[in-house]
Amino acid sequence: MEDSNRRRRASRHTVTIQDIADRAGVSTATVSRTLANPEFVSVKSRVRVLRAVTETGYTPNVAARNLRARRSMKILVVVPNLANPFFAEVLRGIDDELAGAGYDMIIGNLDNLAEREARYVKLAMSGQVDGVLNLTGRVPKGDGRSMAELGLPMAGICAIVPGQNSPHVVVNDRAVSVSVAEHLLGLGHRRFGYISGPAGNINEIERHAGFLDGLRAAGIDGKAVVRWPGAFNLGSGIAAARDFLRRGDRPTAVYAASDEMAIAFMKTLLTAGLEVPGDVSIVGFDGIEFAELVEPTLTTVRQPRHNLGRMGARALLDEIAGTGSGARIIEMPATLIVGDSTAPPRAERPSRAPAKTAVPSEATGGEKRR
Amino acid sequence: MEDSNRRRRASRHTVTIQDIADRAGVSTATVSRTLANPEFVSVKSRVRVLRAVTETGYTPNVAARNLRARRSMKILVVVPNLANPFFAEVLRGIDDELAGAGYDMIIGNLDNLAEREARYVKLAMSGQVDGVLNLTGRVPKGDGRSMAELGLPMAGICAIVPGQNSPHVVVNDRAVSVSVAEHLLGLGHRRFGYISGPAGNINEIERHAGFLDGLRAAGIDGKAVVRWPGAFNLGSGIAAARDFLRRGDRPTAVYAASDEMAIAFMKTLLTAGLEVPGDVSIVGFDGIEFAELVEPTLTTVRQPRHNLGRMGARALLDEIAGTGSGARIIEMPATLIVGDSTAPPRAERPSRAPAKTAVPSEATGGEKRR
DNA sequence: CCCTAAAATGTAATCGATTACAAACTGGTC
DNA sequence: GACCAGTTTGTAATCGATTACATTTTAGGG
Repeated sequence: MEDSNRRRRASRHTVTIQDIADRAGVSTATVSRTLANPEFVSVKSRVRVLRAVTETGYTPNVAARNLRARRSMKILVVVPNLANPFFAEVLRGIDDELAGAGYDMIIGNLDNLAEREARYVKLAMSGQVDGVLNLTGRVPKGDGRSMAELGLPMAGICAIVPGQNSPHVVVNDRAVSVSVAEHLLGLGHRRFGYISGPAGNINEIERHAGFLDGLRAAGIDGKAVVRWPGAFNLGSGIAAARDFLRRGDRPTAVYAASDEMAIAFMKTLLTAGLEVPGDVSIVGFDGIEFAELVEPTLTTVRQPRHNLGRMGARALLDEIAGTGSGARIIEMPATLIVGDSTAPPRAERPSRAPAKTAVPSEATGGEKRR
Repeated sequence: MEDSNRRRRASRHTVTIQDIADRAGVSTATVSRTLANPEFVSVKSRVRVLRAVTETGYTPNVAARNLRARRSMKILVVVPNLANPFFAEVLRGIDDELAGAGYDMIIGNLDNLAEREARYVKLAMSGQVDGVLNLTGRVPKGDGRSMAELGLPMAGICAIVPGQNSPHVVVNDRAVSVSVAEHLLGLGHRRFGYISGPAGNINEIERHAGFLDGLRAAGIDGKAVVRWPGAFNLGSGIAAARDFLRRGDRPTAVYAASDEMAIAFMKTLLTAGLEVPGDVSIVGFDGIEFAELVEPTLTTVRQPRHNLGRMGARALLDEIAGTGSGARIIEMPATLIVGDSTAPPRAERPSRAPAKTAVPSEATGGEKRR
């Protein structure tokens, strides 16, 4: 009976280092050394230990090892919305880099809900991860505690969180948004709309500011730009389109702060019988793969998604290793990709540039798709 | 100097249960009890402990707790391809369910590369997760060891892995693929193409078999169906389209085993100047959000993505709790959603059904989009 | 055969919690 | 004041590894 009990518990993860030690007739220390530093172990014990290991199928309990070593070999990745294909690709980049260093990813998906942050602050507090990669553009907090005050190595991707003493890997949202404005102005547009990200979001603020900066340089008042609230998701694009259709004074060009919003906006207009780019020109942001697959293909700002992830992960690994330099900003290039969703407005003549031509800016040169 | 050393190490996660015990003038046992079972602790010690906890900001080290409890409160989710929006949504469902039970997700992304399986077999072996959710339709293996022989609680989502003694949450790929065939036959199509999933993939096999079954019932030989190899991704759709364009004997209707392939296939044909559904009707599989956003909207098989995730996670939690029933199959409904990408072939007259009408089958009734 | 340095091994502390068990304390009753 | 039952608390083992330090073994030289 006692034996059957033991066997039941054995079903999971029973062979321990002690079992191997007994089997091989050595101490646990020798077993551990054989596995970690075989050069310090005599050939004789080495083979005995190794045989015991293969015979039993022993695998060290990593949880125990990590407790001893005060590390977990796990990274918490806090992501605003897992369903957004932009982030999915960034995650792939992160994972590629982490895998090389032996780290695994725990995904902290917020689903765009700030109240979910607390769960991951708790996770980070309790010593279950060695570092945090933050893709949210804000400092996650909860239970009165902020993730910043944990003293855990962190790195930010996609957005610079002000006042954070940690590296950030970003694109220059503002500068490339100026290029967007210049591109649309160059096509001859004069009445603009903007579909925003969530209020307070840093990327949103920068993209909006850059767009208005660009327009202002051409003498267009920011107040004249129609602004639809959004949350980077498909629903926001649809809602913006519904309002657009109700209006008398329709903009001829709309900049959406994400591709998902741009695509949903465009589709809703097309379904309503409008033409793109004939009636409206549309520009997105992110450069997700589907931007090239919609009809017409979307003009968008392409971010180096995979590399944002890789570089962010690398920066975090440096912080963990202690070789990082704390706060610093790594800027990756973003590129305006001109698709078929932008053209001169129907009534007017193009003022400078012909349709479908990239407008380079000092920050990021435009580039023809393909 | 000793003190400065202590302080340096303190930077991360220093305050331990012993510190609290000292501060409150009680033993570690009392601290632990205060936090877990306060009813067994006198009010006097309780307040002293609690005060010490708030003063120091103590958080229990979960790694240590888990070592003692022989669990990790983490689930490994093995996913074929994180960038596929279908899986992203399943993951959200999984996370919603796991969160309620206090579990966190470690993502095992294979990027469609079988050689990456070994990494996660190792992870699962080493006692770092309490269970595995497998979305891959096969048993991950590596280093000569298969994930099945680990004795870890497992559950499969999306595909039934033969011979596995674990629950599986799936849709009936085969039955709904018969409906796809019936829908296309009903529109009058007689020449068909099929873009497949990866060779050997179970979903692929079932979808292909169901499609051919449906065609065979109408007297169409499976050998007459053009079959393009694919891997569920965008590239496969493009490749298939390139071959399609080269052919003389073009099918009039193409069934793609995933939406991504269908969308890429469609876009490539449109770009080449063909009309959809005028020249070719196209059907996808999965029901990702972008299927509704492409032009024309895609006819596709909608899977209950979020619920597949939820139910799979729930089944796994049952297995972990010991209340599961081992092998069993939970079938969720899949629905053929008729979009604008299917219509009667141009030359022929429709034989039975008019265009854009759902063809119900005994397995899954068709349903008009919206 | 002894001595010494180098090599190999073992002992036991440690990581930070939980918990069985024993011990100490409390209050009430006679 | 003794006794008992019920509370409360502390001691120490435990989870499964790693590793500093001590100890033993080995090899080689004289």
